[in-house]
Amino acid sequence: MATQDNNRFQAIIAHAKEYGFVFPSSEIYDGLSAVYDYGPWGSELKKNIRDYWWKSMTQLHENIVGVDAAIFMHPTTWKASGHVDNFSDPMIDNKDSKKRYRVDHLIEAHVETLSKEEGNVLIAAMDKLLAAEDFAGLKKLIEDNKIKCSISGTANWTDVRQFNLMFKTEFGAVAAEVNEDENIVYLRPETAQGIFVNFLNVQKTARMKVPFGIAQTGKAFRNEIVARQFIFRMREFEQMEMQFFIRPGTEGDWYKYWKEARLQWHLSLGIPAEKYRYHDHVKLAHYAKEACDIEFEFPIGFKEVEGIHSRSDYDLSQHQVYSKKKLQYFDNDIDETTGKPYGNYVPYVIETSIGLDRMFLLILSQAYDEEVIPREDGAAETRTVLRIPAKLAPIKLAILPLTKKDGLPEIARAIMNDCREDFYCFYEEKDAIGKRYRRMDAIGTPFCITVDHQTKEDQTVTIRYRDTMQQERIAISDLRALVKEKIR
RNA sequence: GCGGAAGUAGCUCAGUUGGCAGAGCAUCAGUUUCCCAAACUGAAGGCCGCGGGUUCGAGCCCCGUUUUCCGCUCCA
Repeated sequence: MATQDNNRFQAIIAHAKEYGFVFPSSEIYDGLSAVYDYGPWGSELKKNIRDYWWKSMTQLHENIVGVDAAIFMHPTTWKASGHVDNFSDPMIDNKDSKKRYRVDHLIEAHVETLSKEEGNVLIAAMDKLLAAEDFAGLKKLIEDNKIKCSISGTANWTDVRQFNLMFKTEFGAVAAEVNEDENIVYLRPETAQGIFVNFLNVQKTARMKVPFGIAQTGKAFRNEIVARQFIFRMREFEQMEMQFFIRPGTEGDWYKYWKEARLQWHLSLGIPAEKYRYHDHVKLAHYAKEACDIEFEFPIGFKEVEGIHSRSDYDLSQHQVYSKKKLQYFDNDIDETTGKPYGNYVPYVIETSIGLDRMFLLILSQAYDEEVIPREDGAAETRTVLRIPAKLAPIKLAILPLTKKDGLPEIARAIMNDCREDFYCFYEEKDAIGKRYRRMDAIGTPFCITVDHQTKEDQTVTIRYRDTMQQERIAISDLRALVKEKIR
């Protein structure tokens, strides 16, 4: 990471805190690692991004509807999805090389060096201990077999520790009497499963026909091993996901469609295309047919903002097995090759999944600018401005009386009352006008109007544009329509 | 998780061999001001990250701890 870019990233983080966008969580108690809170302008910006996504998915697609599923889900959900088994692997660290291994991988690698009989004995012993979650036994097994770290060559191991992706919590106000595991529920590590388990409810009640999509935004929770990089990687974060259900055999076309459509959504915000790239996955999960990330060039380099995955019928099929309920769709459309309806099938799924917090960071990173303005006396000053797309800006219009006398505040207040119902307005009469403009620049307000003495004569105000600092005179009567048009 | 650096006002930082806690900006109350952060007056703002120790006396020295940053490690 270039120092300059890193400085820029630090400046963005400092700016986000200083101007009420993002605060470290529980800061008065020294913070909580990898958890952040959104402040007054941050929560507005985040909401605006969420709304923009939501509208583009639901309101603008007749075949996509939304759900708002609970964060708590039946624990079997996560067995079906694979999260319980795949993401709770015991780990062990070599104290000399600092290398961390999954215990099963470490032992399996050692088995390769043994004879078949010895290997099978060891694997059997390992499986037994893994099933019993006997971590002390696993460590002893590693030590007894003199398994060494391939880097340091030593057998100086830490204790075996559990790596848990999912947060657990206790469900029900009364403690379990016998087995405390009975009351365990997880905080969802992804919102997608809330869509899959509601597949039939939504399809039937909203009378959806394949192909159709279900969209959802909401919080998800993951225990990351290390958590850093500001809001890029958080333990509590918000996803915006859409699962698109399709007829098997059409997944290639739909994958291509959504891959392109999602990039176009990003570009619709006016962000330059060269800041984006696709990253096609080479190593695919066993159920995936195709997968790619949309990456954005953050100050910390190209990083994933959004994923598009062709998930086959894996999730719905898994839920069929675990729930013993049919999750199928009867397709009345005629298959031209047979002349008969396509009939019953488990739909395939194309998933688009974008991190709302990452999108927020993307907008902030793209918007943040320290503009150098040459002054008349030859010196230069710096203007810190957030060039947030107008439709996403927390405050759309600042209404500023040039002075706080001569009836100007009264006129400004009247304009405020006229506009605030339609978009977020901000009134301020303190300090010199230039200072107020710059404060608005710092939080990304795209438009400021100033009420001056001429306003009293001809009912016009100056509108000042954030990005260019240009001003023009417009009639008060045209103001509301002008701003509404610019924030569409 | 390991190693390094840092933590003083809201922000950026100064603080002398260990001797009264400081500046600029920001904030607040006024005055001034007809368009881009820089006018004037005043006020408020601090467990010097936290806990021990040394000392007559610690922001400063020692130990521990915590948070952040940087590098490594891990990451479906």
